[in-house]
Amino acid sequence: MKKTKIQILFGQRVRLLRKLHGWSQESLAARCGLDRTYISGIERGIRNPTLEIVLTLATSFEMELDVFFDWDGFKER
Amino acid sequence: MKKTKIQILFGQRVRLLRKLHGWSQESLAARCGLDRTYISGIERGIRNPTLEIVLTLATSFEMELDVFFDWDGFKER
DNA sequence: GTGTAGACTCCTGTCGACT
DNA sequence: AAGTCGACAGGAGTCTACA
Repeated sequence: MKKTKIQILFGQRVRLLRKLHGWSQESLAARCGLDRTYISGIERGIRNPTLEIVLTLATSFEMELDVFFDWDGFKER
Repeated sequence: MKKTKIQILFGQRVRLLRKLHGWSQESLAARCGLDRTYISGIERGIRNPTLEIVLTLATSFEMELDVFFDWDGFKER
């Protein structure tokens, strides 16, 4: 599987936020209505989620998309 | 084709930014390395682009993702 | 310059199972 | 709890063509 930079960063962002909430991948998946193995793939950077999925995840963290993407990792060159 | 709210808003955002730059769909597609008909579908809200595509488009407008999503349309309930 | 349709490849997203 | 695999349906993204 191909890991692009944005996928890796996105995965790190999801994992960080998930841990901040103290949730397991399973409970996050349940909240989002997504599959646990898919969350796993996202956090490992091997998945390229669609806009719908990105919104679903951000919403589950109760964040607007601009806040979700306002993170240092996304701004490195 | 299914139009979700986020797809419609995303399409409006792309169209707005494209016109602000004075570009045609064709020239935007060329800048992004995407297909013109695909840009058309995105602007009409019938496409659900992946994270990679979202980044590609934001980058073509020389915007970070958080700035791209910092738009009133995305914050309506 | 844009909208739309059809056809195509490849990947997204789901699910079960084992580690 | 999390990683990984295999299999699958449906959809993402490309391309040609016409209005």
